[in-house]
Amino acid sequence: MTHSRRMTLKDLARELGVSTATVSNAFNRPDQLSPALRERILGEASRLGYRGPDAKARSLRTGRSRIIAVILAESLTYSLNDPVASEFLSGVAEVLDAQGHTLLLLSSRQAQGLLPGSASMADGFIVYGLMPSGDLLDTLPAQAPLVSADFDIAGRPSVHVDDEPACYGIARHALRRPPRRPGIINLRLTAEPCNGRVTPDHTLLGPEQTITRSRLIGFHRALEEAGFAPDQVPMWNIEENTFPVCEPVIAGILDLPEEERPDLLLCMSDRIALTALTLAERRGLRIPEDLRLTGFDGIAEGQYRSPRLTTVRQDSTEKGRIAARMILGLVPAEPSLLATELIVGESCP
Amino acid sequence: MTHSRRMTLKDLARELGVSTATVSNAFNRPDQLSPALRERILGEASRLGYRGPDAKARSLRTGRSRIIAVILAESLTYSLNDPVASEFLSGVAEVLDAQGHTLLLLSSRQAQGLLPGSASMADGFIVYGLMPSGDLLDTLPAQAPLVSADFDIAGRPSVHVDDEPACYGIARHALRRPPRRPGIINLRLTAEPCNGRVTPDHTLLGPEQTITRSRLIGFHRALEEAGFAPDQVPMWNIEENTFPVCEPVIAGILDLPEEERPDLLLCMSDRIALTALTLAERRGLRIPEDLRLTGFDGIAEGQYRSPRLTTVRQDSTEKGRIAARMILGLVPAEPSLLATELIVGESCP
DNA sequence: TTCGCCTTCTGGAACGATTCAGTTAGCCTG
DNA sequence: CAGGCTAACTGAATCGTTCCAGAAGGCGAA
Repeated sequence: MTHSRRMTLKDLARELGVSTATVSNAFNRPDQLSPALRERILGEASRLGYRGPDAKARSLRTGRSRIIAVILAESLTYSLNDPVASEFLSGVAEVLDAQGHTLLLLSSRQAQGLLPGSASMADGFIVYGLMPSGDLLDTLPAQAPLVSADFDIAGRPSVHVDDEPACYGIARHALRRPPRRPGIINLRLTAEPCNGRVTPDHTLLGPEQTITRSRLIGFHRALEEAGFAPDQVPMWNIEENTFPVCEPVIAGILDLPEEERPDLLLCMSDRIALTALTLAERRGLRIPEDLRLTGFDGIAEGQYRSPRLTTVRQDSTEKGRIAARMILGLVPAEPSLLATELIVGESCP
Repeated sequence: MTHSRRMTLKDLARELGVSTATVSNAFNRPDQLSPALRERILGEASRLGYRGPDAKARSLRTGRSRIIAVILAESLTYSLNDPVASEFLSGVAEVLDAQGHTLLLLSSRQAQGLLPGSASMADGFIVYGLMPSGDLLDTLPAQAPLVSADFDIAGRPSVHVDDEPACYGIARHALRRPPRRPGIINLRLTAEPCNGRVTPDHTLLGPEQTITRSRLIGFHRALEEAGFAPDQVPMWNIEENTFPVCEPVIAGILDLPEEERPDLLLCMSDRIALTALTLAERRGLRIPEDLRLTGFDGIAEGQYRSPRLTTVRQDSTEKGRIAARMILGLVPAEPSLLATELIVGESCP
């Protein structure tokens, strides 16, 4: 009974005078041995401080670890501070937790497609947010299930929101009362990283930004229908969905001379719209009289705020739940498209 | 070259006519074999699609998994949507990532102290947010390093913020201009779950709520110094740091008849204070003339908002970084106390 | 009685790596 | 040229389980 080494299943078996197989069954397959013996084994185990079969050994033997990895396109720091990504993760976590699985968080290391070795322990992978490089996919165990969220990987299931119609819808709503000067604030939509004013030439490039590209196409379709030439509508780009990055770009927009300043801003995220809301208020602009604002995502902060944000609610939590269920095989792993909902707040009635 | 089974290190060794030890060294100890042979092994490995040593087998053999688990007191869903917990996690993730470790997220299942089996694979544990039950500590591998954040576990290192002086400081600041009717909104500080008005009898109970208890003591000390009898100052309690839970409680406070309504609210979190801010604005109350508000935490939303929130900034990200460094042994694992900073915004100048 | 069939338990071979104690071969030194 | 030393590589034990094939014993049916 020395504490020099951890107690193992084998030790326990020897102590009890039964085989390791039986002890293993006591923990994993109650129907494979008599209740009395099982009772005795479990009792002795807790008496001797045996904490149950070792997870490392079990996962080697069975080939399964009960760990699901979520690969985040951005750094973990960024993703964890982004409310939309956090909501997604919480949906994933909810399902995994209920099923006795655990969540491993990985970030695709600055696009090098390098994952730490322990990543390969996972039984399945959920890729969130951005197309991973081919290298990254090569790193993953070939036969492991994989589900992507917010974009497609050829031949793999994915879970999406239908961004284009959602953005068409909210823009249409905003344009019912015609603005004098509409403007668009994109989220990471240029080929080269860029914070500030962009022309149509800069955007729509690169194969990777599919979500935000769909959003822009939706905006443009509604603008065109409303009689605006999309390529005449001024656009700005923001690289990162955080307040500090949004602030200077939006300040630049709001400080334009009045005859150039937009009176309607279609924003690709709630964070962007909320930053615009704050900066406009600080400048004494009236919302929605002087400036109307729309967002995208439907995060809580946007609704617990005065004025409430007009936005498109996407249920990121549900997106996470579905991705997790697909990975665990609880629902068929086939492309899934989630509904969105237009929320009309006071920021753009 | 059939794909029926994954390629193993042994297969690769046979293919190359070298021993498994040598192949292992090629991957783990470059100095143990000639560069030429290493080159040949690595080349052949990638040619044959061998993805490197299997993490499960390695972790069994070496006893280490390069996985660090964070145990969150609340459900993962709640924690991931709480900006303070998210910031903490992002600090942890940042350090782990840089050191080639990965982050496993666990929640202490509704206080049952039950962890999924895979939890025991972790090399170390960071406990965040609430005292875990003794059962939970028993579940953990006995010799695994453990660091707690925001509270102490006997004999284990921890990382803290000094809540009492911080709250004393912000309350003192607020009380420099004497309020007519100060009030306090607690965060989860009653023995029984409760949303709404509480008396001093209800609070300060139970051994577990140490953070918020320290905060209240700080508030009380400042109030006493300012000539208020702490037990005469009305208090409300909020069970969960989310908008939907805050809203009705705060609405109840703001809808009190004017002669009972507080004109200064000391809140234990920024979320609470921000909800109060929004609801006050909707009721046409002027901030800070009719109502002054202070928060706690220093989350981004509080500063990118007009009026800016007066609050105490605690660097949760740094707290996470330190916890992670302790677990990895990069800094000595000894109790650590972080500084806080008073931020004076327009909500309580 | 004998045969077959459960139920209950056992022995031992995997799982895929790491690592320790050698073994060779080559080189330097005196 | 003997002796010692180092660099480069190998063989086999080991990590702690799971699970397959089979053995032992009891029981009912023919």
